[in-house]
Amino acid sequence: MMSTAQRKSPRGSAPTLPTAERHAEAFEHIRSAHQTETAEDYVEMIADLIDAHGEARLVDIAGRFGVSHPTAKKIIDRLQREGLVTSRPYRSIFLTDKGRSLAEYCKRRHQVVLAFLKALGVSDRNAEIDAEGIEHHVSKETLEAFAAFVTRESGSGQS
Amino acid sequence: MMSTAQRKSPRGSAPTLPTAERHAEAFEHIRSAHQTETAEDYVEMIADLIDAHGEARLVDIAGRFGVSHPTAKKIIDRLQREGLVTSRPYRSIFLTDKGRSLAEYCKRRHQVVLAFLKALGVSDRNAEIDAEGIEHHVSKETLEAFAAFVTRESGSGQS
DNA sequence: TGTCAAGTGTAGCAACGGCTACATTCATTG
DNA sequence: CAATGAATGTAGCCGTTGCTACACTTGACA
Repeated sequence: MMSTAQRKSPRGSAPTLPTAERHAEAFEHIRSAHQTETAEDYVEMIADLIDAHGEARLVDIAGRFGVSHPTAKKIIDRLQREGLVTSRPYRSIFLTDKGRSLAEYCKRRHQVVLAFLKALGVSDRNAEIDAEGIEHHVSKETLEAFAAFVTRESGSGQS
Repeated sequence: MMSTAQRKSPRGSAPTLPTAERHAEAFEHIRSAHQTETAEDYVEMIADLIDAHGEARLVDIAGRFGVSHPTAKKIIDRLQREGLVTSRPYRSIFLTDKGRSLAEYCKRRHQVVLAFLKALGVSDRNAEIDAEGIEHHVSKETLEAFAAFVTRESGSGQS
C-alpha cells in the first residue's frame, strides 16, 4: 500500500504541487466563461429575431433554443438584471445598447469561428454545431489567428 | 407599433420558423456536452494525478480545480454513480476501465487541440487556456482536421 | 363586445456545481 | 497507545438552468 509516490505531508496528498495553481486558474476562467455563455447566446438570438421579425417574443426565443418558456423567461429576467435587455409584462424583448453591442461582437465572433472551421475542411453541419460550442472559449488572440487563417486560405490556396 | 414584421399567428410570434429546429438541435448538443464536460475534466485530472503520485486524493483534485473539497466530493460521487471511478470512504480515488479509456481519449484530444492552437500561432498561455474550453466542443471530424493541420504545418512549413 | 386560444407569468420541483460549517476518520508522531 | 492535525464525510445553503402544471393577459375575430 501507499506504494510508488513520495510523500511529505502527514496524511498523503501531494507536496503542494506548483502545477496546481496554473491549472486552477484555467478552470476558474472556464467557470466564469460558462456564466456568460448563456447570456451571449440569448443576446445574439434576440438580435437575430429582431432582425428577422422586427421583434423578439419569448415563445420564439424558447423555441429556437429548444427549451420551455419558463426557462427562457428566467434567463431573460437575469439578462434584464444585468442590463442587457429590457422586458415589460406581456411585451416583446428588446436589447439595451450594452446588449446590442455584445450581440454584435458575438455575431462577428461566431461568423469567424464558423468560417474558420469550414476553411479547415470541416463539413457544414459539424462546423455549425462545433462553432456554437467553441465560440465562447476563444480568446481575442485565438480569434485573430482564426480570422487570419481564413483570409490566408481564401486568398491563396484551396481552389 | 408592431411595425415591420409580417404576422400570421393570432398573437404575433414567428410563423413556425424552419430555422428554429436546426438551431435548437445545436443548442441541445451543447447542453449535453456541458453535462459531460465536468466528468471529462475530472477523469483526466484523476489520471494525471495517478500518473504523477501513484494515487488521486480528494484534496489534490479539489486543489487542482481550485474548488472546495465538498464540491469535488459531489462530483466524484456522480462519477462513481456513472461508473467512471471507484471510491471508498477515506481512500483515494481510482478509475474504472471505462473511466480510464475516457481519460485517455480526453488527454489525446487535449493535446491535439493544444498543439493545433500553438501551430496556428497562438501564444502558449492563451493556447492552454483556450484549449481547456474548446476541447469539449470539438467533434471527431474537427479533431481530425486539427490533427491534420498540425501534421501538415510541422511537416513542411514553419521552420 | 365577448370568447377563446396563444402568449406570458408564476409556483414549485430536480440536478448540478459552487460555498461554509461542522463531524468524523485516519495516520503520523510523540 | 494516545493525541493531534490533515483528509474526508455530511448537512445545508445559494444560484443557474432545466421541467410541468396552473393562472392570467392579450389580441383577434365572430
